[in-house]
Amino acid sequence: MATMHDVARLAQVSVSTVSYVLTGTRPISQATREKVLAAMAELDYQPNAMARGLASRRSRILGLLMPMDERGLGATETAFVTGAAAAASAVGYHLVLSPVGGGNLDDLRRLASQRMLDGVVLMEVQLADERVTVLQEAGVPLVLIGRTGDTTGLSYVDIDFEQTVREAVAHLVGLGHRRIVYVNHSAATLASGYGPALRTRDAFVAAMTGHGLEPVMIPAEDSAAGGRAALAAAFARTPELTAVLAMNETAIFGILGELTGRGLSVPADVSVVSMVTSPQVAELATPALTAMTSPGSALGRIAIEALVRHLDGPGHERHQQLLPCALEIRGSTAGPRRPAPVSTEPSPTSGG
Amino acid sequence: MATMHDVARLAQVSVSTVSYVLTGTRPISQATREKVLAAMAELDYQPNAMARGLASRRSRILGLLMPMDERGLGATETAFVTGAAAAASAVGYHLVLSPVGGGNLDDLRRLASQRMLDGVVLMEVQLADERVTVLQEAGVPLVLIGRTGDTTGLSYVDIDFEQTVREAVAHLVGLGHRRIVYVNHSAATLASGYGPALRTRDAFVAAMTGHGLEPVMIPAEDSAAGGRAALAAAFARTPELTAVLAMNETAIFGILGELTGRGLSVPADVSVVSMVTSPQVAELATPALTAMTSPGSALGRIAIEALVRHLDGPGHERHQQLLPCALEIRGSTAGPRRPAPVSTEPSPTSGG
DNA sequence: AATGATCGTCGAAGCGTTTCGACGAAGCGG
DNA sequence: CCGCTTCGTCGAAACGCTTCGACGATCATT
Repeated sequence: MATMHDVARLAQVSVSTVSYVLTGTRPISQATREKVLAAMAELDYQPNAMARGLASRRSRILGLLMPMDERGLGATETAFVTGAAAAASAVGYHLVLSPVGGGNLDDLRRLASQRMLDGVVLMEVQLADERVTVLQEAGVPLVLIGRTGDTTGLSYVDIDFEQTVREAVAHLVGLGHRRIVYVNHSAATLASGYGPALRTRDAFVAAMTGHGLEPVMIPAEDSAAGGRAALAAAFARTPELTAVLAMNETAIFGILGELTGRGLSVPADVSVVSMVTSPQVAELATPALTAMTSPGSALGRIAIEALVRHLDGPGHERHQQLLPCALEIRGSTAGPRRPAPVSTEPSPTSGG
Repeated sequence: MATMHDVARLAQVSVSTVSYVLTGTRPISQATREKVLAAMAELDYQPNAMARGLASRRSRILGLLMPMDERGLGATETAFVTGAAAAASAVGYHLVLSPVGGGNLDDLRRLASQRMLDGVVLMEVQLADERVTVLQEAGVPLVLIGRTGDTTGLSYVDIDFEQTVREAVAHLVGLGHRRIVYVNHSAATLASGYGPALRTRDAFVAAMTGHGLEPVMIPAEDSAAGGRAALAAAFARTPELTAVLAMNETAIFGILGELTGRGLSVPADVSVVSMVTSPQVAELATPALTAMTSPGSALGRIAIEALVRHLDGPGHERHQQLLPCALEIRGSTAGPRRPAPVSTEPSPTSGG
């Protein structure tokens, strides 16, 4: 393996000159540059990443930190990862995947102090997330996918849950639905402070009351069985429901199964909208699901790009951005069987 | 950030002694060790990964190389990744995720020559895969998930497609099915030398003829539409089919939809077995799919463990291992409506 | 008691870069 | 033609660690 010394010797220049050719830190004459480049080509020289990292105190490695729990990643989270990996590689950085849960903060502290990571993208952020504090204390540049409750001074990219829910509800209301049930993540997930679950809950309440409608939310375990149970609960609570809005990508197939099991057809009897869903998953269902398509890999990409911008030019400060999910109408929504008259005006009670 | 010098000074020993305490390379007396440990604790010392990597010529970073094409990762591939990440982290290595397709071999060569990766796990291996050659030439320790056509001298973990197909066919035959159609990946995928598609094809032919049955294989594009088309083709070719074996995780939902669309019920009219599938996906369908459950994260874990074993003790040579998928019977298989008599003996034509 | 081994520790030489200060050679205004 | 920048290059000092050879001291062996 050739080193800079070898290149320098062959090109008859000093080692530092070779370095300047490579990094562009100082001006180099055209003639010298070409000599050096030729020598590098001849020796098939590749800079040693470790040496470079040690001397420059920049590893060009970014971390993607995700709590890796039992059930693995959903399609949406997977898209974050692949988007981030592609983006990092495109800007000449490496991406290390680190499973660090909320539990082992010491591992995280250790990881952060190893000086191996130039910066970090944190996934699956809770509303109150100690990992953020740890990383900030360690002085590691940080971008979140998701966001904490208080985001002052933090950079993040997240889904615009408010707008997403608003559009989903508007779609259903526009079709004539009035009895809409929202199937969220589990009660435990809500209690743990999982942002998406909480934000969509609030947004749903706001959107529904904005239309003068009663917001009914049912939590569901992340499983097909959980979806079934949730649908049963929904019918118990609101027998006349005509539409379901579901946040829980896993539960939704249980919901569909249970609807079929009850002899109800989608969308003739009940319309279904899937929230924060990948097109691939939406296409799996029969009929294909009308869904709010998550900006999956874009989130990963944007997070990495914001992080790199922050590393390269320290002029840039916080990057805070919300991306809405796009409504993609497929086969699971239609007008209700007996459309009720719906005013597009907010009702008097909500005080538009 | 404290360095080894600081620790050494505080503990009143030499720098090398601190290093020996950390690495255990040479014996250190109990008294000295404690002094050093105390100093490290007091200074909150963390070794600098870059410096360590430069000096020891071991980065403790492993690469996970995957071609990142349009459609992202399926549940099975995602499981490889998470399994590998967890395993790497468990043995004190970092895992970098590198999207390197078959196209940019130069990128791969560059990556391999940077001396940043101690070893590499290669995913999505083709039967003839130039990436393997490149990495071998670069002298990078290598473990495959999947395998090339010629595996001499290579380490790999892969799914035992032969056995998996054999068991799936045996399950269906045991239920009384005789007209079984195998829905594989697309013709293009087959032509590209994608191992799983080719191996399952051959295994299917072997298993069916072993039972004295005619093997019918239909390729399908990786989409719900592809699945629909494939099922139509299957019925055109074998109108009396009673069972479908599907390799294509994406197409299978189209298959199910098309069956329902034709007024056929699963499993009463047609049984369906999904191959190399994650339980999560199998549970999404209604009825839940009888499936050959892929050893997803185990493959990733085993690959990493084999790689690390190879790095730590050079005594270990090739690791070659096949893992079968486990048959998990759910609701999509049953006996055919009019069971045909089936001999468990191989038929005379196949020459048992 | 002399002779090796073995143990525990040290100092110093790397590992392959980046980066800083310096310095000769041009280029330029006056 | 003189002093001043600017340009292009060099040598050397980091960067923070591992590892090698050496060297007393201890301990077992004859």
